[in-house]
Amino acid sequence: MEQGPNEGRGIKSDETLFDIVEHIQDLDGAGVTELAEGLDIAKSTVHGHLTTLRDRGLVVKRGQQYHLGLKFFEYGQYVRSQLDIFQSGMFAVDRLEAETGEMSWLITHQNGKAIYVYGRGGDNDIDVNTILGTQVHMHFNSGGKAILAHLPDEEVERIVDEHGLPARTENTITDRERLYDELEQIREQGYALNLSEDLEGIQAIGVPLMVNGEIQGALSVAGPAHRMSKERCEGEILDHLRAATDEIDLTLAYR
Amino acid sequence: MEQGPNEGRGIKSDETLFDIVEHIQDLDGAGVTELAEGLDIAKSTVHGHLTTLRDRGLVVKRGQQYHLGLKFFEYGQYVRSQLDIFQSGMFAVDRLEAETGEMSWLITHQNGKAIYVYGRGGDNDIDVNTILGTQVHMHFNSGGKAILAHLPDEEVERIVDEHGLPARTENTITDRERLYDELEQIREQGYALNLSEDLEGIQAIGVPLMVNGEIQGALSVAGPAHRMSKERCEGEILDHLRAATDEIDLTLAYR
DNA sequence: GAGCGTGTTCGGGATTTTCGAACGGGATTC
DNA sequence: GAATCCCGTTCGAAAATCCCGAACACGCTC
Repeated sequence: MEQGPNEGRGIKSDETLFDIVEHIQDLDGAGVTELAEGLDIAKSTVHGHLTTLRDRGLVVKRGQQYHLGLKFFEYGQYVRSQLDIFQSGMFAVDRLEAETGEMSWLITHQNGKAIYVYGRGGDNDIDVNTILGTQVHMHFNSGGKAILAHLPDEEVERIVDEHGLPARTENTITDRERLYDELEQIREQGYALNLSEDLEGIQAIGVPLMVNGEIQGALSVAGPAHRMSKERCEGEILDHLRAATDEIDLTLAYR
Repeated sequence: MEQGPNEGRGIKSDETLFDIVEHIQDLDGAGVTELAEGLDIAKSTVHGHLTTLRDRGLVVKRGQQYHLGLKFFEYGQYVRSQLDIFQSGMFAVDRLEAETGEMSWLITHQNGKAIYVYGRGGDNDIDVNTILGTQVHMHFNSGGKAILAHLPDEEVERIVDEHGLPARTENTITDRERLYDELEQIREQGYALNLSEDLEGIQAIGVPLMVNGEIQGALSVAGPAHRMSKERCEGEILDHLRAATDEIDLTLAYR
């Protein structure tokens, strides 16, 4: 049979396996027929994969519906705990939230996307747990921009090539040159702002987390624009962020 | 080729895929050769699977080492947030920790094992995050026993058949009959104790979480024996646990 | 009780996984 | 500084295996 565009070395059956996993996630649980039709593969094929997944605890069957299993949660917790910055970053987020009363985040990056690793809600009523673990574009996220600013130019370019610069609001940076200019400025001032570039009315500030001269992640504080003015961000909140990164540096140095 | 003992319907290639994933986890990151030798399969086969996994963000390559990727964390957070009891259970754990000053947990079960879903450390210095997400036997865990007590007898038997009753300390229940007797008692009194049955010097109390008459999980409070006396567990702490479950019942009823 | 909708099983054909050997690059060693 | 080792990666070919479609079993509704 003919080959796909850039494929040939991967394992096709693994591909369909995770197509199934993701489809179950998209549908919040699904049946065999539903999955087979949605992915356009035979019912028996889907059934085979589900059987293997079930034996391993990666999928559970409730009635006639298959759902993702808590084995994924076990893997996920393991992966998070393996991050160098996790321990100290978590501690920093807890304190940032207490000091500022605003939503605080520990963020890292992988494959050109920013990932929310740990967060606390602040006085907001937003549910931290629906955000936790999600992957977002880096160019409309204060932490993401702080990370981008400390990545090699070629890698930034590669990331933009791969993921593009989609707009979220009318303030989102969608122009390559403007992004590069802002990254330059972020490097100089040591922090990144997000002025309603992701969600209308939400502003944030983020600072990079460096370990041994390499960017490992970012800390950020976010909140409604009326409380998170540019002045407050660059004053009080930046001071807290700087104190937090200093302490993380110290912790990781004496590891 | 000949067939395995009870296999035949699963997908073999999926099986090796997750063998690789688990081996990477066991080794905290590994190279291709290392994995191939450890699992006794060809290097090129391992490489093929890793390529697919990498394309999907499930695995990342740092230097010559492959590590599990944060995509697993994304899946894991999703699975946890899907649990019916998660929202209200998390809230309850936060309050239990504040009220008692002891380590508090939300636990659920899947495939006959207890899983730590959410926890807070209390005044202890134990790291909650290394426990979070792990799966443990139910018979030496206060929450696990509370869950077992409300499962159908046949399922309890199935679970014991599958996972056995391994000892952790000399107080661990390793006898079927003694377990059944204690489960009966737990059903009557409405709570389960753990008196150094898991770790020497650690005691705990757990209560079941029922939704629509079906067991969904448990809440537990644990701490060092000198603070977590049987009297304190069955008095003050049980009161807090009862208040917490009442509130969860209310929340889930008005859903 | 017939009909529809599930999930599940089965066998055979063909795609694809698997293997082993060869390739290329980086570090270490003599 | 060159040769060697060890690693990850690529390649081609044999056959084991995955995939398909049809048939089966089961529960529900009409």
